[in-house]
Amino acid sequence: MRFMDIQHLLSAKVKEAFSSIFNATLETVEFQPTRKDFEGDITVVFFPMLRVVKGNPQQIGQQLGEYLVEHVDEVVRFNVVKGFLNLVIADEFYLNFFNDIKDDADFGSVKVSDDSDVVMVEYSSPNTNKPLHLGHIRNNLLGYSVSEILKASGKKVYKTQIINDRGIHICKSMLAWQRFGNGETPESTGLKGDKLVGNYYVAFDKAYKAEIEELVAGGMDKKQAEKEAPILLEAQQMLRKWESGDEETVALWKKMNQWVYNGFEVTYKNLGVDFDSYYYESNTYLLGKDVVADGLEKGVFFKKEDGSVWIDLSDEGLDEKIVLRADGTAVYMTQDIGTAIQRVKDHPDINGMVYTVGNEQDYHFKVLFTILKKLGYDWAKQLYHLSYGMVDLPSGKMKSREGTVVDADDLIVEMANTAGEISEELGKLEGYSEEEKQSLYRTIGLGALKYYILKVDPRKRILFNPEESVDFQGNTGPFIQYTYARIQSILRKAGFDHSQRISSVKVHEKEKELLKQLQLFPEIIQQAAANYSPALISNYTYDLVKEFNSFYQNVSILGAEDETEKVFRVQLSKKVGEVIQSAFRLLGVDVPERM
RNA sequence: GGUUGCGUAGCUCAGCUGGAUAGAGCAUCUGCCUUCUAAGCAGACGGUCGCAGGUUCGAAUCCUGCCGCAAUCACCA
Repeated sequence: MRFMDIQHLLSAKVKEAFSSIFNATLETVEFQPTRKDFEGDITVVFFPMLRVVKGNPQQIGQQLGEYLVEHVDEVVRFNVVKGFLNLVIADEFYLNFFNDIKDDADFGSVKVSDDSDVVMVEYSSPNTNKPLHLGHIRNNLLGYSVSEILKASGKKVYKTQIINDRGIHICKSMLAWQRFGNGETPESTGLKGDKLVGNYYVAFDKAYKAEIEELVAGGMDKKQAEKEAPILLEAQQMLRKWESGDEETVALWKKMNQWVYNGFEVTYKNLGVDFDSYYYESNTYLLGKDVVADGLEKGVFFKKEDGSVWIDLSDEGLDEKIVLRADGTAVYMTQDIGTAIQRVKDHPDINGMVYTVGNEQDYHFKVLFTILKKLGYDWAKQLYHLSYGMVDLPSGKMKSREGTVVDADDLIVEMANTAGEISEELGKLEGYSEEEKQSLYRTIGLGALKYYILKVDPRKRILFNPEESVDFQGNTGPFIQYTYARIQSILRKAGFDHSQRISSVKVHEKEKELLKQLQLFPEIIQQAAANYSPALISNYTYDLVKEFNSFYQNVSILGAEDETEKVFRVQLSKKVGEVIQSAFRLLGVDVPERM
């Protein structure tokens, strides 16, 4: 019998018991895991039943318990505490479950089939005028992990991103490079391309501020100065030249964007994230205008006197929103409408999309989804804004222009360095080459960083204090990796055949807890997918690992008295290791053989 | 001001489709390496679950109001 069935079985039996003992009918039966302080594995909450059957709870629980012990093989004992009936489930049930999953390498996940849902997940989507920082890391980790979780839950997933490769912000970097760059290139400076371009974005801002100051000193109003600073006007002029296809401008734009892409590629590779396709804003920013025309005809949109096109969403509790400017040019919303439709054209099998974008754009996506629904696209019902909280520093918001950011590449290196220092101190890596060590440090450092970010509910804001380094002890990635490494160490030492099916063995209390925890894994994956929450996977894995360490420290595995016990314990340890690995794969975290 | 999200131990977080005495980690303190890796285990300390009402046999969880923090409400992205 599979584990999910025990609740169904018990539910039916409890109803049967009520009808047979009390001649009463129950609609539903409520279960929960038994609290640690009481004996038992699964608990029937029968408070609600006291409405149907009047009487002394203790006595009713007693009668119910006796009935279940008598009529259900899996129930061996029970106790009653107030309105709770705690049931002890037979070892055989857990052993059967374990034998079912023992050799299933994909335990927990659902295979994708031809009739699976197909979801496109968009994440990362950076601007090309500056390097990636900690905020982008959160976005990337979330998007990647949610994609993997959705896959494991049985969905087909396309990972994509839209690169904001055009606009005034890129022109600012371009202009500053033209003015102050002296022909610098990534090659000539040895700088990563995204870093180089980012420097010029900062340089622009500096020059811009200086000009404003000068204008204000000359007696100009500050607001006016901000609008009329010559360098800004020139950047705007550059954008117009780009839009008109000016060759020189487009060539510079291509060159500098390519520098940035080369830089991003390195960061993505270091982070371990990937994409199935890329969309570029330079290709999509004109999309959506024909849809607006179409929507006008259908009466979804309306035209104002000045010629601008709007949608009235006040009946949805939202405002009026512009979808096309009076001069006929697109706004951001226009593009997003067009891009969404374009994506479905490119992948006709899509029936849902996930947008991984910070919570500052909650309103935008609410409006976007509503518009797409009103336009009548059936896939519009399956759109989800994976909204996450900002990563802030103790000093406040990160601002690229002001250089107050935690750089993604730097942070990854620092984490690896810290992992290296701790490893050196512990000195458990004799026999490892320098190369193997460096690779391990990266695995651990990244594990610490990724877990640190993913274990938090995406909606919540993260306050990141660079002074207090990310922990490597307790509820952390390295702790879980460490447990995995311990298990591998045992498996290396277990030089005997442990593949046979164990049909009968005394199950230790700690083993039972582990088996119960293993049972939850498939359900946790489904929940994590339904909630788009890697945090659920993180917490589950932590609980599993805590349970394993307690087992490990209190029960001898290779030193088990009995041969069957020894084999079973090795099998169980191996399975726990596999689940740790599977779960961590969903988070994008690697596990080490030693550490 | 309107809307949305958040508010749980000194700090970082779980728990939130209502259930037993609200759980972890960090920090502080006590034990445990001649036995499978001590990045560990066992334990102690620590809480008016923002405040006030309401619904319920039962509320951290659901509803209402208030307070605090954040985001948003642009022909910016």
